[in-house]
Amino acid sequence: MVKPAPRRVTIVDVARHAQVSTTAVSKVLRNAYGASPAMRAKVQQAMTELGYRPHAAARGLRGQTYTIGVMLPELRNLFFADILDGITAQLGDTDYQVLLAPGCNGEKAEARVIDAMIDRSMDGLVLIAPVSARSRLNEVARTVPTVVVGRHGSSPAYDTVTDDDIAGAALVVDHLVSLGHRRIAHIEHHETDRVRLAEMPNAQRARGYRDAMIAHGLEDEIDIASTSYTHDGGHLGARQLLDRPRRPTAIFAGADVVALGALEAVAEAGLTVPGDISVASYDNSALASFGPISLTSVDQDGRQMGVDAARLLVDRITDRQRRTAQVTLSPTLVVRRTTAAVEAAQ
Amino acid sequence: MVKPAPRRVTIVDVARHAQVSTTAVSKVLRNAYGASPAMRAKVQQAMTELGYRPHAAARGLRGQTYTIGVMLPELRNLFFADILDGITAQLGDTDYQVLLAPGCNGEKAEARVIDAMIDRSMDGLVLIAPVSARSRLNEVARTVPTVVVGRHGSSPAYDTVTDDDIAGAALVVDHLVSLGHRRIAHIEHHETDRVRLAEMPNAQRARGYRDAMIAHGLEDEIDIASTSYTHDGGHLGARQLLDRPRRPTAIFAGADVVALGALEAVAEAGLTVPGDISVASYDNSALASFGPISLTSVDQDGRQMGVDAARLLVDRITDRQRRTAQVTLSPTLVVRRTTAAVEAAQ
DNA sequence: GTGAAAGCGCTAACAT
DNA sequence: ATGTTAGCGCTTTCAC
Repeated sequence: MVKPAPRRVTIVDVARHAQVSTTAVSKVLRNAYGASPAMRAKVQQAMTELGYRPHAAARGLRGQTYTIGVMLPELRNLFFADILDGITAQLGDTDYQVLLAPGCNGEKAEARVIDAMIDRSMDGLVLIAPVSARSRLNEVARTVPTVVVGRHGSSPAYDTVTDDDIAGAALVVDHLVSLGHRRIAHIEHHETDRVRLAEMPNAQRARGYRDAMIAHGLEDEIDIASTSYTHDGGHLGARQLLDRPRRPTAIFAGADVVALGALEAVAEAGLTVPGDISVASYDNSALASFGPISLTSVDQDGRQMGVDAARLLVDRITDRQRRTAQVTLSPTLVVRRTTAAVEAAQ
Repeated sequence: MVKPAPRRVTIVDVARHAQVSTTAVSKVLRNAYGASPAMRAKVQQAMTELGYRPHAAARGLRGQTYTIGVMLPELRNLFFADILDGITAQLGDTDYQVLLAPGCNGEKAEARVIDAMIDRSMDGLVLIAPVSARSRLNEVARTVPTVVVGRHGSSPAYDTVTDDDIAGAALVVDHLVSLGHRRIAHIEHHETDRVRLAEMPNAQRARGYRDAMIAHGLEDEIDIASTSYTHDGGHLGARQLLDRPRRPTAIFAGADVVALGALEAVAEAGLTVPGDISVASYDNSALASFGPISLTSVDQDGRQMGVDAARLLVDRITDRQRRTAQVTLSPTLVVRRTTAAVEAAQ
């Protein structure tokens, strides 16, 4: 139907056109030592004249591919988009190109996707909230420079960037307590695996909630609905909490999407927010700031997390022996219209 | 700090371990002709014993990389996530791995990203709502099998999958007219480029709006605010429309996110929806279905678009000479709570 | 400073 | 049916 494109311009074409060796072209390409300014100019001119573009895959067979792989568990979570913005912004000046591996929920899919990235010889990996076993992550990091985002705990093999989820949960509890609330409930993402209980953000948020409640002398008021970080999970969790004999006056949802489900359940129960019950959550995604919803939520500066992750990754590609670093960012609370003084509820 | 991973297992290791030639291993890998069942078994056993995984980049230097590249203009648009789901679902059974190129708004960034995918020798490309010139798309498609999603017009070089945006706009107008509305305004994404006026969905929706209004004898009521498909664009557009001497009784926003901005502007003007004014939009994203918003919106089966795109792409990889196909899907209208009979507004 | 030549892991002609 | 060999486009010794 259509004539195929002409053969690709290669390093050989450039070398011939510039009357030099392929080695010289390669050196110019990599800004490597051993090329005189005169040669550099000659080669560069030939490159532009021929419209040469290096073949990343072929380069990878010996050197680098200039490709960074980013794995995200879920495309629909807008917070991840912020992280990605930070990564691409930080990498914008460099020669690195970012490619994403989409939607890998579950350990098996995650393993497949990570393997796929390694098989495509990416120069570095950013794993966002991975669920794989720690040993597996260490193994991956030994194979290719890796930064893990959004998972607590340190490793000798990979750098980490996390938000201080315990502090974030405390911000919410402090805020609600200062509004006079005592019966503050939490909707968590159910977790059984022991390592994940220590490392996953959801578990840290639940722990932060507990700790903060205890710090305020409210240990008897601790009340947790254990569902999942989804819209339905929020709906279900809120229904459970609203059915309690002593209904909570405030609900702390572990994520914005959970809060949305909770808001629906509250409305269905004929209650108003924040009149009858306050709702706060975590992530401060675009949903939270949207006017009609206007959710009080913990902000995690995802963009900054992405910037840090990219910086750490490039550093590690440069020096694989450097000791691993753990970056922890402090969250802030954005108070909006879903939380109010408890008096209003009585 | 950490000992590097051992050298990768290659086809040579497998061949030696199975006491056969590398060719034999390659044949087994590709299910190619010329390998006896006995040899096949022997090689396969060696592969699993050694934990062999083919090096995609190296394969690509001669044959395929088994990688499909998907370009999306915007990660935050949830509709694109549906398309991606369809693509990955359809490709789930095959050996192809999907990689995404993130956020490339603007022709220049788009060109860079597409080049990057070609330089990484992807086997096929899915371009979602690209803004590049038609000639450029044709050139890309001559280089690598390509399917274009969400852009009207046919090409001899690439297959297309689109939603019938003209029909979708007509669904909205028909619905509003049936509710008694006559002063139905539209917020469009401003477009000047001639080709894009014919090919981009936003332009098609505006055209569908005009055509439908005319079909209903309402050509004198045609009223368009020309802003952009963003939250702010919706806000601005709605403010313009609300300031008209004869305020519209219904607004058809070109996208859900536009409708959200419009809803805010309507609320700020002290008007209610759908009491004072009806609002309908396009995309039926998760935002539209969210309870408190509950937006009447046109549903484009994004998932099906992804499935079709992936199918067409694999077909084209198999046979590059096949004639190009154009798949057009029919939208449906999902009526929710932001549209009501016009009597209520008077 | 420059270039010839070997090889990265794999596929595809071409023997046998 | 099986193996030998020559590349794919690039980087990297290692001579000069």
